[in-house]
Amino acid sequence: MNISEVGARAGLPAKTIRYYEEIGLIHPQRGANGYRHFRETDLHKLAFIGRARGLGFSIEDCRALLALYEDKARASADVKALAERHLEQIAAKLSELRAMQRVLSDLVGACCGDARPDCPILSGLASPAR
Amino acid sequence: MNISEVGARAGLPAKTIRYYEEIGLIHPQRGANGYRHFRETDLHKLAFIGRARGLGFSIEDCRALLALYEDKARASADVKALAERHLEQIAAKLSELRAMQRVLSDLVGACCGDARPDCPILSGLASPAR
DNA sequence: GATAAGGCTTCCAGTGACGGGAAGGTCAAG
DNA sequence: CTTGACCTTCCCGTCACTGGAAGCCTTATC
Repeated sequence: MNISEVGARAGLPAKTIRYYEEIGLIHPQRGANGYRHFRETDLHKLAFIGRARGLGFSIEDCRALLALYEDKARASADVKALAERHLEQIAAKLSELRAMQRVLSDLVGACCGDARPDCPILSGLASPAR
Repeated sequence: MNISEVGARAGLPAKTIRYYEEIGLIHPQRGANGYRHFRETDLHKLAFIGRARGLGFSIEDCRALLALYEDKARASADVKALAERHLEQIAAKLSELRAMQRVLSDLVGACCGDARPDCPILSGLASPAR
């Protein structure tokens, strides 16, 4: 199948698939006309990558996950360790965002939001947080 | 004051401050030797930007916030609207991350993580989410 | 057979917000 | 006078794509 079909089936834009080939994540065959030709295994790989990306794994993590996926002698502990590291990053990002949300929603709550210029949000940004 | 001192006081690396000048957020004076010379107002602006960045505002948001900060005839409603849009983005990012966390922690919980190759994490990535 | 539309190719440039590092000028201390 | 710590500009790299240009290939229609 051609790039746009595999893209539609894997839920990825053609541009992204070309990029994944460029960085060596996939290796589609080429037809005599120079077109990429994708087999079912390529489609599966792309869908795998798409789902891993959807869970926030980096491209390099995806590369490692693919390698583990194709290594029939892998230890599930290796996969779990990778996923747990990623979970920690997610948790860190979550708490960072929650802290931002806390501070900013306090500021927004203190701002009456009318035509007057007085604004606790700007004052809060102008002076160090307590 | 020179760039490294203002950087230390505002909590920003010199590189970042040069970048902020390049994109027109600040306009420090120059000495005869070509060195940037920062006044107190520059320091305040940089600290303001640093705090806004710490709350996750984009550079363009910071530019708008700075303009509002310096506009004594601003309406606090404009500031509040900007902050509320940003709060919505934070909330969207939070729910996206929580969804990832949910799915991934389920997968991690199902993986025994030993030396055997069977791995629900890889299986979950290989087949469509239910 | 000509043509037009659409799909495919490569290549180059841009995104956001910096960070690293090179090459070279300046300043303060010893 | 030298050393080392600053400062300057400039250019490249990050991450994961995305947009667009220029040109070839395929398919359908006239």
